[in-house]
Amino acid sequence: MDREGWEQAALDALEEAGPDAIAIVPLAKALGVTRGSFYHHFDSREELVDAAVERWYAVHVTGVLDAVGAIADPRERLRQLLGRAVDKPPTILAQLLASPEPLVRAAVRRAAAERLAFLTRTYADLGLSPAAARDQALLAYAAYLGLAQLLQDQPDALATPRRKTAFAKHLQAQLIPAE
Amino acid sequence: MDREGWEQAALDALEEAGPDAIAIVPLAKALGVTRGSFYHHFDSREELVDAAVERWYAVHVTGVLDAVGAIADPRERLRQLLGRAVDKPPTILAQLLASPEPLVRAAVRRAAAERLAFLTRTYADLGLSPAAARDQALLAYAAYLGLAQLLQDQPDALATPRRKTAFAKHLQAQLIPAE
Amino acid sequence: MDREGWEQAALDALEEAGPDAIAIVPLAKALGVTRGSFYHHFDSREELVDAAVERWYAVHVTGVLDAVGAIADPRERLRQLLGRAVDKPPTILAQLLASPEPLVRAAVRRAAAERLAFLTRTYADLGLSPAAARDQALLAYAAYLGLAQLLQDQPDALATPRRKTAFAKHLQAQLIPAE
Amino acid sequence: MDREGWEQAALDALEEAGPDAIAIVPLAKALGVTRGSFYHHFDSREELVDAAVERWYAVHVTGVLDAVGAIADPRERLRQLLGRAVDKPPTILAQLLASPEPLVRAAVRRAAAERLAFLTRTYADLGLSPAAARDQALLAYAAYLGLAQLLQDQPDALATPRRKTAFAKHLQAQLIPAE
DNA sequence: CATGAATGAGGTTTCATTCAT
DNA sequence: AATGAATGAAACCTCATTCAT
Repeated sequence: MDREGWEQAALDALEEAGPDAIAIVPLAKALGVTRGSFYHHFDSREELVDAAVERWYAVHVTGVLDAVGAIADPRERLRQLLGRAVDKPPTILAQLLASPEPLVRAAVRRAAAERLAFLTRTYADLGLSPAAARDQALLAYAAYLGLAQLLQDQPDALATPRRKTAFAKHLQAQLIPAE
Repeated sequence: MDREGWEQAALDALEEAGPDAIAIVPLAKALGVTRGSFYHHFDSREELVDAAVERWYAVHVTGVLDAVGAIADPRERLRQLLGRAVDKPPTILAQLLASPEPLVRAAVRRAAAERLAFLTRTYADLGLSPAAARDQALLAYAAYLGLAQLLQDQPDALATPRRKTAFAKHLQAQLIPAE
Repeated sequence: MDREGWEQAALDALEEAGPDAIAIVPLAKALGVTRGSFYHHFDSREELVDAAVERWYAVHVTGVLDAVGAIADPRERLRQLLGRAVDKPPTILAQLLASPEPLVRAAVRRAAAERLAFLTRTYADLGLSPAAARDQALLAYAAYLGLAQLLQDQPDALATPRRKTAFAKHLQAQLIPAE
Repeated sequence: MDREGWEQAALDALEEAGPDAIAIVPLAKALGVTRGSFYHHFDSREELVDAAVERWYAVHVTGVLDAVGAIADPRERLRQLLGRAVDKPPTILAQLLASPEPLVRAAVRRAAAERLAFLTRTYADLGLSPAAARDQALLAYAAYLGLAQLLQDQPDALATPRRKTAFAKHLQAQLIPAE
């Protein structure tokens, strides 16, 4: 059991049961080790939370934006991001939003800022005025966030693949300016 | 100190510090009474959480939908609801979304269902097809939820009144079908 | 079991086993209650240590100095204090000297300052110059402190009553100026 | 990192932060090695404490008594010892007095016995009766010990060099019999 | 020689809850 | 109605120690 194992276990617990579930004793039990072992890899629970959040950030924020940012067509960029919202709703993020810990809040804030900036740039690339691009980015990101929450509590809201596809199309029609 | 006092204190704590803050010991300390007093009015913490959530539901879900439902013009209905999202972001709801407690999740789910139904009806009133109305309602409510989260962590995203008004207009333009 | 009981138990443990022995779990076990009970009376271990130290201070510093201060004859005052050093060596003080906790150190320092001032006044009353009074007070208090340590580790250094009396006389002869 | 390094680190930690500071984890961290390394040189914490105390004993007890014992004039012997009390207050000893560990207590006791015997011999050399020599040795050593404690908590008690010299003279006048 | 991983004991603290008064 | 005392569970954290490598 190394640092990464703990980080992943923390993220899994977070996704399933919320921020309070990042608790050393239960995690240790789940991992089949004693709690003392944890302190070999981390100085404190805070350090674990921090590391887990950073791991999430690297994969789901920086990673995704880098990948999508490499796409030339702004419309395709938005299509990818909106499709992701429906196909792989960011349930971890939905839970992170719930955390009262300053460190987590900071990461969530940073993620929002970076994503809003990306969206704003993308909408500007599509010819929107700076103000309109900013507003539209805010709307799109709010929809993304809210959808994550909604789908977490009501996974049956978009239960069938048909509904899913239909809604994805609707999202694109509403949030991607026509050519 | 009566039942209502405890419920209100619970909601206040929730709004300020998240679901974990609904804890009897700290609340009693804040209210200047002993914990024993709490057990006069409630059988358990769960009962308090339940009561507080019901109070929120009555005011912010049923109450608002009743009031807005009394408005004849569907467009005005939507305008009111979207304006509310920007002017009084539902911070309590943002925190409720964070709670791991089944009771709270159920209330949040119920609220979502009722609101989605209301929005779907309203969009149908505007002439959208059943499917389109449902999709559009989902988008609008997701935006509403996400905005609450966003504004909680980044109150400066819409700091100036001008930005606020502009964004409210943008929301209406994007989410209310043209006449 | 009330606050005072805990304070006394803390002082007893301190006297017998040193500052580390002021530990909630073992004390609770000794008192026949659970550790949770402790937190009904105190907010933290620090608060207990603080309260216990204050209790010691009131009895052994303020109390003794008040009583001895009421004696008119300066020589008798010194006789009493030196006698006490031999008869009831301040074992609690010897342990307090060992504590690394800032709060305890502060109390020990305060006690030293108050006692040194008292001794200095007393020696001045006997006609010593200010400088000499101060030096002599320092010597006398150092002897008092050191004796406490010495007798704690070697209770047999003054085992027999005869040795005790003899040494008490010696102390008086050496540390109280001749008439 | 060899045995001696650990012993010295233990003594340094002891002098600075008291007996509880002789802890393998923090020492290892401070020395930049892992705890496993410690168990190469020592079987247990107890062995380290023992070794460190023996090192202190060899230098500060045996060593000093040997050096001072080589001086012919008993008065000069006392002058040296008392001067040391003021110039280099034995802060390690002050901390050792605080330790609850039997091994440490034993060493402290042994040191006291050896030093008291030395002082008693010295006072006898000056012509005091056996009983008087013993009492005077006890007084002198108590003052030495107490001064160490006092100066540790109140380093400003003898802050200026003038005060220091004056008090050293006072000590000699009071504790070394006149010729 | 030393490291890295893990254990287990022991401590502090917070909290929901019970109960006699 | 409310208080004060206490319980027990669960969490965090620090250490001494062991062991395979």
